[in-house]
Amino acid sequence: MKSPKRTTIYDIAKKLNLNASSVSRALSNQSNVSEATMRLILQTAKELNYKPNSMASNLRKGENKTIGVVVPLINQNFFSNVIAGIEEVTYQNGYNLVICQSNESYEREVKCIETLINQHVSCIIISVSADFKDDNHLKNIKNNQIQLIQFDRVADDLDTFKVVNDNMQSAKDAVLHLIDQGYCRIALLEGPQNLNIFRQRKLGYLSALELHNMPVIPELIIQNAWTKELSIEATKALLDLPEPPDAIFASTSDFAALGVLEVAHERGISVPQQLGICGYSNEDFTQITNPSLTTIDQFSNKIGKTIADLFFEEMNAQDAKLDYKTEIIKPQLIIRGSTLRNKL
Amino acid sequence: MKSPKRTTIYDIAKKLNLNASSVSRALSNQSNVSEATMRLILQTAKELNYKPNSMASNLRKGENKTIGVVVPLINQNFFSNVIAGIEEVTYQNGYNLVICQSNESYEREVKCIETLINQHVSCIIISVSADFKDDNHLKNIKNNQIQLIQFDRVADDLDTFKVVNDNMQSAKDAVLHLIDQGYCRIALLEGPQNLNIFRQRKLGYLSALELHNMPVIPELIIQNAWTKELSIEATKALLDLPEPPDAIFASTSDFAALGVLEVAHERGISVPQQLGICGYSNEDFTQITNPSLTTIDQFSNKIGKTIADLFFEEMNAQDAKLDYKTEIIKPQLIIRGSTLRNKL
DNA sequence: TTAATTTAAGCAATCGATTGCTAAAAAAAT
DNA sequence: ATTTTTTTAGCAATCGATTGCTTAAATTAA
Repeated sequence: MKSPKRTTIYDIAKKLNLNASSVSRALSNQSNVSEATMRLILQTAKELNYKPNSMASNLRKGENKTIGVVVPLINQNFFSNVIAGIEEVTYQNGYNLVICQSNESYEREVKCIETLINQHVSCIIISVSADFKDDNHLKNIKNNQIQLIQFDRVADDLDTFKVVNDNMQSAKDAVLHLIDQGYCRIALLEGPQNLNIFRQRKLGYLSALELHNMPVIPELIIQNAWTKELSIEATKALLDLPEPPDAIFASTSDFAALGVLEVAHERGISVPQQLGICGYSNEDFTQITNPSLTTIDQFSNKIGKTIADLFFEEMNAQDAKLDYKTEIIKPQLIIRGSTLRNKL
Repeated sequence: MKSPKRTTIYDIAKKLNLNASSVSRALSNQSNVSEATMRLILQTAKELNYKPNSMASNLRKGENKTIGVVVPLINQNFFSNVIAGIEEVTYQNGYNLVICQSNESYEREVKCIETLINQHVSCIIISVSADFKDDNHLKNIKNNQIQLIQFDRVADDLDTFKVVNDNMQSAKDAVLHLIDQGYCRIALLEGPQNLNIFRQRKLGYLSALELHNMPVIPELIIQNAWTKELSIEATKALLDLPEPPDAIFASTSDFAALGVLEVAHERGISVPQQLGICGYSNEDFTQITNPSLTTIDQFSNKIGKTIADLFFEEMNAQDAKLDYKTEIIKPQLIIRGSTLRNKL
């Protein structure tokens, strides 16, 4: 790649018999340049197809207008929506996004963060992998004077900005709705308990049961049923119980809920009459299943925007002594056919 | 943000009474350092929590191990899958991704590219916005010695690497399949014709009709029906025709196809008996509509990997005189219930 | 016309890492 | 013991843009 070298301010300066500093000032529109030379410089810059070298500029200024984002999987609806939300705001503010995916691997997450630190990004936005082990790598971010914002899947005990859903409340709402519809043996498909979101959803489930003095039945709680495949297995096992559930709350995802629905169809179990199903995330497809799926909207795009807003707000705060707030985006229960066995 | 300054190689050097150059060599594992000092340096680097400053390194080395990606919308299934594919490969090779979304705006696309050029990225991967006007900004990339790879929505007449689907063939396959199923008034929902992919899909449609000596009926070709909403409108208009179509090929997207399906349901038109529907993209939801939707799989993830492979292959080519190839990923027609009116 | 003030432009150091070249030290060869 | 070779480490320039400081030029005031 022996390139013919790009034009620098020195090239412009030389051509005009000026000093590079004047060129620099002219290009950054500062005051100490006469209007005449200013015009000259701008013009030759265009002629020579000059592009500022942000590496040099960033190095000198010690700032880097980029923000790193680390998510488990880029192509998961929730995450790509969050990213889109972030991008919308950061773009407006002249910031760029460097995106990494951890692929649900802790190792890889650590490496991603390492790279982002080396790049001197202004901020790292992260939702941790399912393989979450400890938060040393996150602490490392703070040790390097980089702003850290966690979202969705957060390390609870680390003191940082956080933007999260109220998973506990939404899960509780969902289960209360199921109870309200007369379901009384409600199963829970739960996700990896090392992730706070799944712990909280479980708490919401338990709390709803408690509120109605309903017993917690251990065999109705299935661990690690967070893909469609695992969910199908789990559902089969549940339905094979001597006393099968009359509702399944797939707290892990809509994909899991879809798995439940498929098994129900296979076995000729009517939804919502014989079995209520509730998912999580409000994926596009949930409106067009038959029946459509009750689920929970997380307002992923809003989460993204909130994250970005938080960053810029904090950046511009002169005091910068605001405490690390946790922004809570309230998710919303979307009631659809799969749980509506009484008319409202 | 007055940070306490991060450790540099000078800090390490000073602490050990060494010269920065030795530290540099030690850290990059070069030969001219004795094993003893090497160990010392590595150790104090760790102690002082040293992180290399890639801005400085990149500036000096004149290389930047990042690749810019510009897509219309990050959170569109197709694109996020392509990105995920790219990321997988680039990560393996120690490259980072800077992601920008043009939001289907030409203006914004231009700005994104500007920024990426300034950052001296090694490569820009782009799928142009629907608002595509001209390719000056793309030429600019090449003028700045940055590798350019176009995918999916490409500027045809610009000589660059391209990774595309064979849209013409796949559309033709789809329409041939419809004809094979006995549909004889096949409507086309077409996308913005300034994008090559939509032009090609239309050509495929026309070519299939021609092959069977079927007339092209202008009122069955609806322009710009590429969102679900526009598609619903278009479908209503089509069905209101004195001689309505007996099949609709939503060449723009599965969302458009979904719109068609909804209108059909509303009007009590049976699918596939009275109306055949074919979408494009093989979105997740197409398997679970009722009936499930015939569509075309684009192998988005593979597109991403192919793009990245192409880049690294080209990078490592000593000659670098390979012509600009166009890699064609063959899409696949996925036949489902919405078009199957004869048993196979 | 001369002094005081403002404006324009140059000088040189800096950001942090890299690298060709040189000097010093250690090891090997004579 | 001396010379030659090899290792090890330092020096200084470089990447491109920025910026505090100084000097020169131009403008205004006296």
